Amino acid sequence: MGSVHAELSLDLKPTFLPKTITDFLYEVSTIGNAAEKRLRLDDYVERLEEEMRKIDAFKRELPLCMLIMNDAILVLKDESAKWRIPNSQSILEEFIPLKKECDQKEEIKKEKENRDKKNWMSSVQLWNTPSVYEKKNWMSSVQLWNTAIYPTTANNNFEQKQHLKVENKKMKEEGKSAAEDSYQPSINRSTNGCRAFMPFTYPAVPVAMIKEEKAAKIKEEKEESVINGLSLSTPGIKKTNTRESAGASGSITSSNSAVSSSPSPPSAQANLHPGPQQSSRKQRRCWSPELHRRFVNALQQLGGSQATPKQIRELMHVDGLTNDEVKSHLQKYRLHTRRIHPAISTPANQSSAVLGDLWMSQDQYSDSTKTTGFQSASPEGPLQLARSARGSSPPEDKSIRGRSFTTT
DNA sequence: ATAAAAATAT
DNA sequence: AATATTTTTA
Repeated sequence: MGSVHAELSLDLKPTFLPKTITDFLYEVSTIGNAAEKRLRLDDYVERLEEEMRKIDAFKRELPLCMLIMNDAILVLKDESAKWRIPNSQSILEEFIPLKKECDQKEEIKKEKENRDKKNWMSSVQLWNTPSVYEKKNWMSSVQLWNTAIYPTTANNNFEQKQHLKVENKKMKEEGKSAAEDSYQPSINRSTNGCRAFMPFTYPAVPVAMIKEEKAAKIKEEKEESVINGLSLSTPGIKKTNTRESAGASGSITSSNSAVSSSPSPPSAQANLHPGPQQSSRKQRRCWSPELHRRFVNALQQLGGSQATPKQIRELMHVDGLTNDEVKSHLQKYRLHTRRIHPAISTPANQSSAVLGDLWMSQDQYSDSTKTTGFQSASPEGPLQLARSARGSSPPEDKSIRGRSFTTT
């Protein structure tokens, strides 16, 4: 029991590891900042839930463990709910104009939790929901340190590019791979030797080009690059993924992943070698409810409007999460919330309300799937590498913003 | 075939 | 950093 603490405390910064829940609650009670309280509480809950998922496989043998953990989670969640943005309501108004909704949501949440608590024993069989997510999440977590490959703009010559393109086409047809040689130099400048190879350079076409043409061109190139990548090495992670998930089943609801400790499946090898060839596109990040919850939480702490992707990411404390990803998510989030905001004033309980609920109160889904299985798993090696690599790569920083209609 | 989500380009 | 566009997935 004691050693567990040490392990857990390794990666999370000023993480606190109280001896008992009571201790923990006391510690939290000494914190003045409500947001901080929530953060700590939620963080703990999250870890508990993660462990819950781990022992889920043994729930029959360890019913009491489950019981205790459930209880702890409930208590902590409850406590967290108490400190739900007490004084910073004004800040939230932007995203949550109606406090009623908020309360309602909490009620729903509690109800759901209670239900869960009640049912968790009786519906044991139902718990085994393998779900496609597991695999997916696992993959994404592994691939996180496959730093995205950005095409260098080294090759600005249109003609040359075209030429290369043609040549490549030809080669694809003939099944040759000579293209590698000609393209490598242009991407060679990437600082990291292990950086993946980008088969094609970026368009950089003169402005004269019509938009359509341009778009078509880019598209064409992308297609080619994909094909090239496929033929070269990584045989379509995405496609494989798609097919598998599609074939598995349709329902991807709440998944209590019964993943065992260390993720070292056979297919990992492909990802562990960021080496030479990589497909150009990044693995799709799945925003699990848990992730989203963190996201929203961070957003709240930052005051919603002036939140920048970078800050959000920092506050989220999620390993391997990219600014880009946060940016993208933020964009989507803002778009949604924009839509909803004006509609709420109308009493109608229509689609907008539904949407709003979905987006605002996803807290209630706080358990279930979690994308970040690596926090306690085996983050040490690969993670650090990933971090440093990412840090040194310049173009990984981007951010998002929703509609330009803000009142900053 | 379409819409929504995420990635990437501007 | 914000937004537009493209690509992928459900």
